[in-house]
Formats: sequence, C-alpha cells, structure tokens
Amino acid sequence: MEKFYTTTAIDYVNGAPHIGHAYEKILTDVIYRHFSQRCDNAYFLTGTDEHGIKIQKTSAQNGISPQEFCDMNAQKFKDAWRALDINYSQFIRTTDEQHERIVQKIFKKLVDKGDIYKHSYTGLYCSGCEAFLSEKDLTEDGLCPDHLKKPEVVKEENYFFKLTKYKDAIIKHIKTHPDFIVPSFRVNEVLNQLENIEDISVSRVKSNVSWGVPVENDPEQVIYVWIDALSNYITAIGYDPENPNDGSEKFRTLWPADVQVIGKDILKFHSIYWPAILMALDLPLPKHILAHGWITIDEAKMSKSLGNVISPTGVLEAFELSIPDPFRYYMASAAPCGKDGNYSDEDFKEKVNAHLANSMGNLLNRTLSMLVKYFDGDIKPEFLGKNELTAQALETVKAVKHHFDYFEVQEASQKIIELVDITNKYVTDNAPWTLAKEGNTEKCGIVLTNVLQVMTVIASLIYPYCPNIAGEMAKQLSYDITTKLDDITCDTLRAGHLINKEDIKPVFLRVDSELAEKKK
RNA sequence: CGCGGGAUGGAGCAGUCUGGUAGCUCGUUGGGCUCAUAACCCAAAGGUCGUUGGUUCAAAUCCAGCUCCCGCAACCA
Repeated sequence: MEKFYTTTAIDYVNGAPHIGHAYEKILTDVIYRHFSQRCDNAYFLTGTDEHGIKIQKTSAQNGISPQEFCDMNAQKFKDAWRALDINYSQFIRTTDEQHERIVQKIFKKLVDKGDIYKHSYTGLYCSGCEAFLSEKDLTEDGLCPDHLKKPEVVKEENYFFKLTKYKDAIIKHIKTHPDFIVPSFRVNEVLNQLENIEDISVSRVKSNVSWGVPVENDPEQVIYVWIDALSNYITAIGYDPENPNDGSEKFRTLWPADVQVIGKDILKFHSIYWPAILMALDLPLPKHILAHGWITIDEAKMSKSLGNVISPTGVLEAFELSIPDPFRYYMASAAPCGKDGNYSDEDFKEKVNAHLANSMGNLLNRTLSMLVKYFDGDIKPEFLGKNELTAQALETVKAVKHHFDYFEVQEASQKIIELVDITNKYVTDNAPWTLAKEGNTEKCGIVLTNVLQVMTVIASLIYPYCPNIAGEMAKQLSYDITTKLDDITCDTLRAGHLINKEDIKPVFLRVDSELAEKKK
C-alpha cells in the first residue's frame, strides 16, 4: 500500500461540537492511525463547513461578522479534536482562501462544460425558513410546519447541476463496485434514491444568502453547499480544475480517497451528488464511502451522573481522565461497522475497566513485575524464541488487518482483546511464579519473554485506539511503536536489561479505582 | 401491499446462506491462584432462540401467516 487518504465530513460550525461529531472523528482517526501503520503516506483530512444562511443569521444575532463567528466556532472544533488526540493531517475550512478560489474554478469549469445551467423556477418560499419548501413538506393546510405560515409563490433564477446526466453511470458504478458503499446494507437505499433524483440547485440569489462563495462573472449568485462543501475533499489537497493533470503533486498522489467517512444522514450526498460532481470533473471516485451510524445516549442516566455529556470532552472531564484513550477505545468499539451504538456511563466504565485496565494493562504490569522479581528486569537471549503464543499473536495481526480492510473497527478491537485474554490465560496456565519457586528458571524465563514479546504486538495493535496507552506500553517494553504492522514478526524484543522496578507503571488505571483515588 | 433491517439467558451481540450438542463480551454467584491495577484463571446459575402453523427422523436455522421494533424515502454527526 503506497498511500492512504481518508476524510471525515466537514462539520457545520453553527454550533459547538458534540459527541456525534466526536464519534466520526475518532472512528476516522482510528482508521487513519491503523493505515499509517501499513504505509508511509497516510493522510487524514477533516475540517469545517462555514457558509450559508444559518451562519449568516446566527452571527448577526450575536452581533459579530460571519467570519468572526466562524473563526470562533472552528476553533472549538479544533480544540475538541486536540483533546481527543485526533491526529488529522490537515484541517480545511470552507472559508480558506484557497478553497474558495478553487471552488469558483470548479463551478466555472462545470458551467463551461454545460453541466451547470441557469434555470428559473417557481417555488413555495417560506420567509421564516428563508428557503424553498416542497409541497410534501407542508402541513395539511399548506403551511410551513415550522413557522405555520403560508409560503409565498416566488420565482427565482438559480444555477442547476445536471445530476440526472450521471444517474446511469452512478448506478453502474455502485453495481460494479459492491464495496463502494460501506456497509453494504445501505446499497439498496441509495439505489432507491437514485430512481427519483432530479437536477439539483447549486446556487442561491445573493440577496437571500450573502455568506458564501460568489459565482465568478455572476456576482448576484452565491455557490450553494453541494459544490462548496463537497469539493473540500479535493480543494484541500491542491486540485486544480484548470489543469487537473498538472495539479499539485499532493493531489495526484492522494486522490482518489481510499475511504470517506460520513454519517448515514448524508450518505445520499456522498454516494450520489459527490460522485456525479467528480464524474463531471473527469476525476476518479473515492474507493469507499463509509456511512457510520449514530451514537445514542441514555439521557436519563447521563444527566444524573455526568451532567451534560453532549460535549465531546464531557466524558473525559466527568471521569477525570487525563488521556482520551479510554473514550476513544469505547467509541470506536461501541458499534458494529455502520450500525448505531449506545453510550452509557455504566457501560463505558465496565468496558474500559474490563478491557483496558483489568485485562490489558494488568497483563503488562504483572509480567514486568515478575521479570524484575525473578530476572532483575533482564531479557536473557536464551529465552527468546517463538511458540504457539507468538504464532497466535501473528494470526491476530492478520485478522485485525483484515477487519480494517473492511473498516470493521469494532470487530478488530475484539480480536485484540481476544489476544489479551489468551495471553492472560497463558500466564495463569503456566504459572511463572510457581516455576520460579520450583527453580525451573528456564521455563519461567521463556514464558515471561514470550508474553512480553506478544505485549509489543498488542501495543502496536491497540495504538490506533489508544495512542497514549500504547506509547506507555512501548516505553516500558523498549519497543518502537512506529513499527509497521507488516514488520511485526515477534522478534522485536531485544536481549539485555529491559526495566527497573521503579519504571514499571500501570499504563491505565481502572476508572474509580482506589489507586486512581490515591494518585489524585 | 413503497424498499430494507431486526426480534436469541440481566445488558449488548454472534450463530440463520451450507438444518443435527445454543456461542461471545459484560454483569451475577461459587471456587482457585497469589505474579499483578479489589486483578487474573476455572466453574456454575440464567434462554421452550417474538408468535402461530408447515416441511423434516431432526428447525434459532428452511417455508407461510401474524405481532412488535428500527432504518431509508423526508438537508439531524
């Protein structure tokens, strides 16, 4: 694998980031970090969508300019992602100068090509919504459901994109690329939607929406969200519509994206509108569109113990966590690929304590302690070697890679914990403490060395979910956490002195544990 | 009859295509171990696999009907 390019949806900055935004970023970050362990050129784009009527109105209500408002809110997203260790390569804002300039050129190119045309149409306009409504949106009395006002018949001239021109090509693409839409159970939904598509309006009259990218040579029109927001995935990396084959090196290397992660609510735009735009630009389509589900919250439970957990960092604060790893782990393993998951603080505590502290963290801790106790913290060369446990670890690496190939992030995490459990059982079955007492030094050493060797594999595998914990594990194992997955052969452990007693630290303490209490 | 998914021990899920001892994670109870983070290992309890009927020597699994839940269709991450 030479490169891996992944994106998230860009978030609308009208409000503050919440747990749902966070879920998508964590999911994508885990995927990104995994593939960065499998290739040298992994790239992760995220960002914010900042134009449109809502921003215009909200900023006006707050008495500041739209740009100031966007600056303020975009920063909130960046802060949240920093707190969660979202390791994006680039953060694009649709108000970036480069983005706006390229969007104008994309628009012009599509106009020149004839795929965007000007068309006047008559519609039902609600001044409360400041938007056109279709008849099926209205109440039985023909009123706007939100404002209970009768919409006016208004004639407006806008630009339209010839979506229908690409209908057959998109259907064909979806049918010939069954893994284009992930998970596959969404494919039928999209094919159904495709049956009823019409050309889409891609501009707004400036007098209605002024906060947007103006159409070149037609200052009365502003480019609407489809072209503006969707194209961020290519403008960010230097697409040049005037010279696509000679665009930036970065663009030629990275495009097409390997996976674009989005919420299931915007699947239609990413599996129909976006491919059509790309086809119109003669660009290849992304390899996969991953539509994730929602994280639902048991609000009654949440509000009782945690207060407002809507904020992405709320969970960290509520449990006084200094690292985001447990939250990341929980989120990434909360739901099967594409399905909804549920958050509850009870479940969070249970899973995180059981998997990260009791099983994984404690396994490293108990093994290192024995190494110090029985071998002064030394790895003796004669104890290095492979056995059924290390073979099992290599099998797990294979399985995890396989799951990530299908973006089965939860399933992959289960495989990792399975390996941890097997290893814990291996320790208990072989009882190194008994071997030591019996004077069976060699077997004792071999058992401990095998376990520590497997711990380096576990550190690598858990790294995408828990980068800090993995880093701490690697530190205590003198292991290079940047080791590529393909290079894992279970002989990374080196003979010599490994660790002193005072350097053995729990990599993750149970939430609510006594030790954690003492540490405060 | 719009399209699609689902109903499995206390919770969340796998198993259904390719019928044949109902499995996993977490929780509960008992035991073991004593290296470790009240941890780890073992065992047990707990399910007539939504419902009715059919096919079969045999159905969670195949077929038909029914009930309930959910997704999409309808700009919520």
